[in-house]
Amino acid sequence: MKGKQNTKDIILQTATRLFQRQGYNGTGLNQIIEESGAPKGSIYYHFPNGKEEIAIEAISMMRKLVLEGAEKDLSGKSSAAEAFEYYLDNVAAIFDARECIDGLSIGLIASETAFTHERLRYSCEMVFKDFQTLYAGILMQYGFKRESAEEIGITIAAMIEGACILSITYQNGNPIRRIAKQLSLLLKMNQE
Amino acid sequence: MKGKQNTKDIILQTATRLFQRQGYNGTGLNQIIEESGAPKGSIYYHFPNGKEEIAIEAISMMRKLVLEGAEKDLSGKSSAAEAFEYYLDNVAAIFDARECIDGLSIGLIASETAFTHERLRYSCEMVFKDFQTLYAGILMQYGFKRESAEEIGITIAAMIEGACILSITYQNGNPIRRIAKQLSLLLKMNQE
DNA sequence: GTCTATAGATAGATAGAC
DNA sequence: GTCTATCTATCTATAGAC
Repeated sequence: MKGKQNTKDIILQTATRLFQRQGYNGTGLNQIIEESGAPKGSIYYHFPNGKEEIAIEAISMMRKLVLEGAEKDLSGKSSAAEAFEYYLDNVAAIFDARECIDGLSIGLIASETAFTHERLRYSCEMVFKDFQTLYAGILMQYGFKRESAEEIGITIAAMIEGACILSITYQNGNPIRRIAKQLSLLLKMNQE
Repeated sequence: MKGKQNTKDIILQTATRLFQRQGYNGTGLNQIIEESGAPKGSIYYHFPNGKEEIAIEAISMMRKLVLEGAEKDLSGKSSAAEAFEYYLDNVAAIFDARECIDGLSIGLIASETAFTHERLRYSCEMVFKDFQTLYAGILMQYGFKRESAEEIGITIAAMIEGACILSITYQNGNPIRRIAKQLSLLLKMNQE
């Protein structure tokens, strides 16, 4: 509604970035406050339920960033294969830059919390399902049948998530580019 | 060499399990000691460099477990597609059981430490490359050309890693089974 | 809405006895 | 090889002034 960057938004943006890079357990509230420059006394005012509440909203923000980026890149191409090639090329470039990987993957926070923080696990599960739904919907736009699109949607989600981990570890976007090529083949083959 | 379970091995096995479930930052030395039942004063005797040293050896153990399991399941089938279908079916069953996911994935510890613990990141990078090499080698056993095998090897590593994250989050092995089907198609298509 | 101060717990790590 | 005791740092969270 209002364009102004209020304290809550600043905290949330910083937390989102740190959670993505260091994970939930690796990020302290102190660090979030320090790096955001937000008033130290304000964190429990804006997030009465503490760290877990911040994480839930951060996951929601990651979801938004991924969905927006993907939707934009995946639309208006001449085929599903071309759409995902274009999208993943952009994702790979982000890993090459190595600065900011905001909104790229929730895999870290998902696997960290799956056994230990049920509410966070559930949030991540819902986001992954949104990713699958997005990919399936895109495939249907390019002519895939619903059943086939849903089947491949989860595969695309897994491939991208896994390739993000490899790219983070290798410190470059090459793994993304490699799976992009194979995904393209897969899509051309499945295209009816 | 000796079959006896010494204290160091007990600590290492417990640490490996905990790191896989909770990550590096989510696992404390106290918890490792408590759950292993190892003598509390012995941890810095066996691992003078502390937590990071334990993690490096734990990563090495995860590597061993994955490679052994994969190598066994992937050998002696009649095609690459059949081999990976068999292997991934076994992996999926482990996630259904939800008890022990030892030696299933190093993605969590890799992405947790990529930006913050260079030595651990490097260890994980080497392990991922071993995975790729294993998969490529298996594909060559089933008649793939070297170049093609290496190209697909990294894709398989990414798919499995990503599907493991989805399966951990969803608390069942279905994502693994889904990618197994698509991987099978991909292999049949690439097979010369 | 923001501040300081601090509680209360736990972290990783070290020293020195045995 | 193992033990206890302890140090220091950090963490999440709360209380209460402004």
